[in-house]
Amino acid sequence: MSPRGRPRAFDREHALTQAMFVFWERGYEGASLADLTGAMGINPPSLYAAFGGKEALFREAVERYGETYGSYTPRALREEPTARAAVEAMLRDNARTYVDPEHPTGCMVVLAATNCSPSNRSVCAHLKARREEVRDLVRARLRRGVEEGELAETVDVEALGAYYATVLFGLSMQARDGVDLPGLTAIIDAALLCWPGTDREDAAGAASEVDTAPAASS
Amino acid sequence: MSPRGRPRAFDREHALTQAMFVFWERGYEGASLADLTGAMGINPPSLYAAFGGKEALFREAVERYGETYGSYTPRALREEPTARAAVEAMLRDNARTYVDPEHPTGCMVVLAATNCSPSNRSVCAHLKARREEVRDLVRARLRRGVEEGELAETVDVEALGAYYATVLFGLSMQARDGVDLPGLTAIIDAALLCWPGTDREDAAGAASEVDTAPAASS
DNA sequence: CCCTTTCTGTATCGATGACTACATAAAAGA
DNA sequence: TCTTTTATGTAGTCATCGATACAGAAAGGG
Repeated sequence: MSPRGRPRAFDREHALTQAMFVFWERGYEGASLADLTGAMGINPPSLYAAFGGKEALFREAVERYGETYGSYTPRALREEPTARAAVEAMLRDNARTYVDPEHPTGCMVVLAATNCSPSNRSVCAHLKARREEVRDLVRARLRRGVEEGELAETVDVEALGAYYATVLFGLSMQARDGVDLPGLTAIIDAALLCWPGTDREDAAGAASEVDTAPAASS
Repeated sequence: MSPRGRPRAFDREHALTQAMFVFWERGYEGASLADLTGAMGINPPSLYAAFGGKEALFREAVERYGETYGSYTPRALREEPTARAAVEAMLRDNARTYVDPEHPTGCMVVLAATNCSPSNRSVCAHLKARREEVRDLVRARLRRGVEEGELAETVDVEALGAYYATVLFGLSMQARDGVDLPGLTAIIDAALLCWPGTDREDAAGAASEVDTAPAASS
């Protein structure tokens, strides 16, 4: 069964996890090979043999992040019964993760490569694409909410989805700046007051007309 | 009048502005001395003689940013007549700046140093402190709104201030990801729906009790 | 004029960046 | 056992990082 040759002397999965933590905390450019190999407990040749290079390792680390700490967003948007519950769970579950002292704060996808050196543009583009996925997932869930009658057809799904993505991204920055879970929770409480279904007598902006039909009626 | 010695052969202010643009686009670590000197049109010794070093140059660039493109936040919070108008102007003025094609997108204070390599921790801390200033300014303006009777005393000023700071930070990420001004405006429209003073019949979260007294009545 | 002072361009410095050549070690297949 | 294959550790590669030594140029003071 063993695929020939000398067997690998380290746990690839564990090493990848350690690399993920380093990238998460220091960002792509801020994480040096010495940092990575030190945390992974291996030497550079082992890293290159097992992962291909720094950028390939980073992409795998991002993927691993998406399967673990970053999985709350798609999970919430997929499994929660209503759009409202989905968005709320997305925000609260992520906030809880952002401040978990067991690992770096905030979201790796938001914080690990915000500004691109020209040589690493592909890395930035990769994370940007993952952020676009979040926007699209939120919008798709809101669209489903409209189709199922939870949200009025007049709701501006594009804007509302971008709005909650914005809040999510901003929470990463707040967590990185040291805001604790009660602080993040209070921010989320405020952000959820924008949910359509709030009667507004004084209409300040003419943006989104809001009104909900009960979800049970359809 | 001339202070002795050979006069400087370049415009210090202009060079600083160019350095600001480079830091703004690439971040602190992503901006190399070659990038900086190239954009500033000078050689390394001139940079060191005039500014002291990379970090000192960065701090001056941040200060310059605060006096120019970053001045909308304190301006809005200081000059607008109501807390509501102040927060709205803060968001809209910044959004317009974030997508101005004349310069890099988003906010330099948010994007230039989100993740710190251990050697540059002081740089990250510096920007973090500037972001805290924003949070504090927003909160102070909300507090004033309460004092002046614009906002009910039951409004959670801490949470609401942190919330609008979160939206502001998130807008930088959105702008950096390519969202245009109409897109940012739609996000802001949605974010402003949380402003206290919205009658809510179905109370989803029990977080902040909201009710406003008309500003004119006091 | 010479001296002092400050700035400028060239040509580096040592340190560190990502990455790899090479000899050796440890396994499977013959 | 011998060969093949793959992984490992040492010790490097070259490029670039931020930062400077140094000599010459351009000003004022005497």
